[in-house]
Amino acid sequence: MQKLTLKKIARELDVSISTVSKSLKDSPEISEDTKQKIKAFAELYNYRPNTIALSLKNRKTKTLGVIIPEIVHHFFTTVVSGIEKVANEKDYTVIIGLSNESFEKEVTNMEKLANGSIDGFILSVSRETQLKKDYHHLLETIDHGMPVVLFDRTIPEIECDKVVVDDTEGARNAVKKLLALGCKRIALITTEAHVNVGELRTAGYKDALIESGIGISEELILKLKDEFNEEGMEDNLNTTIELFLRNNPQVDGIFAVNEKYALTAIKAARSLGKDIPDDIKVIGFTDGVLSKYATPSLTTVSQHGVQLGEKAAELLIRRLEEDDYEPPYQTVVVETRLIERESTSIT
Amino acid sequence: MQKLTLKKIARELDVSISTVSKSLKDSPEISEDTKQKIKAFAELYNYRPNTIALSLKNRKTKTLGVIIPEIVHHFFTTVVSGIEKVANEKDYTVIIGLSNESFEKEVTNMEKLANGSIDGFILSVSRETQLKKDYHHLLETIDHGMPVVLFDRTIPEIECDKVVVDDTEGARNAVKKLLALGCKRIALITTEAHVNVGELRTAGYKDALIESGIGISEELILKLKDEFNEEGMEDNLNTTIELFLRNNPQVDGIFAVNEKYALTAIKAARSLGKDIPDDIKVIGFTDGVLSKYATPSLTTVSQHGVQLGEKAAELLIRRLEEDDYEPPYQTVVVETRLIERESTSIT
DNA sequence: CATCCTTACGAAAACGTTATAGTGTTAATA
DNA sequence: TATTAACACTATAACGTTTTCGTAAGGATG
Repeated sequence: MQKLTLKKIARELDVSISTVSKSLKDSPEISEDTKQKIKAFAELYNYRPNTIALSLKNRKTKTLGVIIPEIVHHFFTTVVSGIEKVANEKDYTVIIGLSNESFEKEVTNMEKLANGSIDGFILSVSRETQLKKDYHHLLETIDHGMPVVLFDRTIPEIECDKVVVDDTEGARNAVKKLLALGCKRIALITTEAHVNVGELRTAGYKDALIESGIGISEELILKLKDEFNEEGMEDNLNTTIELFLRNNPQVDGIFAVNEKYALTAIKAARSLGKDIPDDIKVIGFTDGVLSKYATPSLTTVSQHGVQLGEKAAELLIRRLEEDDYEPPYQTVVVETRLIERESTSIT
Repeated sequence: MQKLTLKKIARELDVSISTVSKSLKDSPEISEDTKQKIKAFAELYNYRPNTIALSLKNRKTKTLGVIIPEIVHHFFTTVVSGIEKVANEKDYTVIIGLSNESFEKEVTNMEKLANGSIDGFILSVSRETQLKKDYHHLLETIDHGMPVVLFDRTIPEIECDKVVVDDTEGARNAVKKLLALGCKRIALITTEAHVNVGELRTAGYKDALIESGIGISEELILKLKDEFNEEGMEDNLNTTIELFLRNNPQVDGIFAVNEKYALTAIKAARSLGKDIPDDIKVIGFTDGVLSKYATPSLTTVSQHGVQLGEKAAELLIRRLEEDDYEPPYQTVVVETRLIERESTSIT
């Protein structure tokens, strides 16, 4: 009832292990008769080579390590599903590690997987890592010759393949859309500066306003603390945004760097008697389930997470399989797309 | 720059591999001097034993295989995060396989992982598997001595550990709540019969109505086809539900077996001029992000996915580590909880 | 001084593969 | 008839560990 091995087949059929191995690989060294006999036996008892033994022998695991900050998160799961798709096509397995936005967990997870379990990493760094700016674990793994592909939350200082969304451009387009719809005073709801993507989206917001000649009013920019993202902090988030809108009654457009902020802003605006989209038009970044099902449904900058994951897996696998020549590192930019919904419709 | 191994350390320090191995394990067989020297060297060059080699030697991978039907799905990610949490605590790694609701992918994924990569499975069967009722892959793995823990979508015929949500009871409570709020004609929006959990929730709905003496009206039960869950089928879902509500204008309460159906029902009801919760009160199953952020926010039966995942991992790991004595299979039921929100508030 | 016990290490097997290098038998060649 | 080639296998090493067993050197014992 235990797993069948070459050795057991060999013993059973009274041949050597080599003969069994070669037969199953259809080697010409073995006579047709013997091959048939062995193949039939293996087939009958459903022989499958032991993956671990193969990994040890080949020094390749055909496994990708994926480390993400969170799994209960629409965007990241979207990326994972893209990774899984191409990994599966190319006969790779994926191991998932969660950092839970913690630097330490990110490091231990990487160290654990780097000891032979995987051939390469695909990862998006934790918030804490971005804050600490401690990248030794990444540098070391790359240094040991293990390929790393960074996605979404990348790090300029680290040299490796990267797949990113064009955050700045996406934000710029979103704000330009608001401008085109006639908004004059557009607020930005963003995160604290240390979050890479938050910064980029903020830059896009500013770009658009400067380009249009309107210029930036710092009082229209609300930077929300990370703590507000934690479980049970919804009330604080609510009141902060509401206060902000109350202090800036002239706001007629809002660009938020994520869904949650955007929807909270809509709720706050409504409680202040504003109508969405008539009085204030809103666009969020990240196209998740919320945007689609909210009332009013939310116009968003879609990040195409699946594509992003696919691209990341492709880059990694290509690098793993073409180990003779070393292509230069590349950064793939996945375009964003503005998905227009009710929160920006003109009535 | 390549990975350090025992052999390399041995060569470098001119001792045998055994000595190195024993020193690092602090064996009393080796003199203090030698141990210190070797440990210092290993520390300096950051030696870490190769996981694959250990797996092969110990015939244990300390890895759990998790197979779920979908990853871009709030409930499943919630479960995975619970699994990951306890796996990590107990020093296990998790490999994720996605079946994408396909029987074939479920089978190939399992076969691939079963060949040495993992020590046991935690899985929720795909819709197609439930439909086909072909469980040979599960039976075979269990037969080969590999522990399997089924969760959420379980199979009565299969003997193994299971972790489930009390679907029937949760549904019963939800419907009783609607009754307590004064609803007289409560509709059920559910899936086709072959989906296990849909069936159980339907049973709970019926139970509650029978208990209350109201009885069941088949015309108040809407069974939605699986196809409606696919991408781009939102319109069909919408119109079907709207038609249903139009045909049953007397409905004053709705119980839906998932968030999406509940929210779509709310939208449809509103477009028919009904107010939620004044005219119709709505409760959904599954507490996801949508419920919380919808307007009106949705009262739901929360499934406590994290707990479910934790429990599943605990069961599996216990079985893996206590391989001498074999505890009987158990089915753990995780209680649901009704989370009341705006869709059932009395104004 | 031969025997015995420590001490401190090394050799070897094993986990399950694959690939390279033999090896024995038979048949073909010069 | 001696040499060689082809055939059909087997032995072995290797991947990186751990662990059991073996052993050389040195000191204690009778």
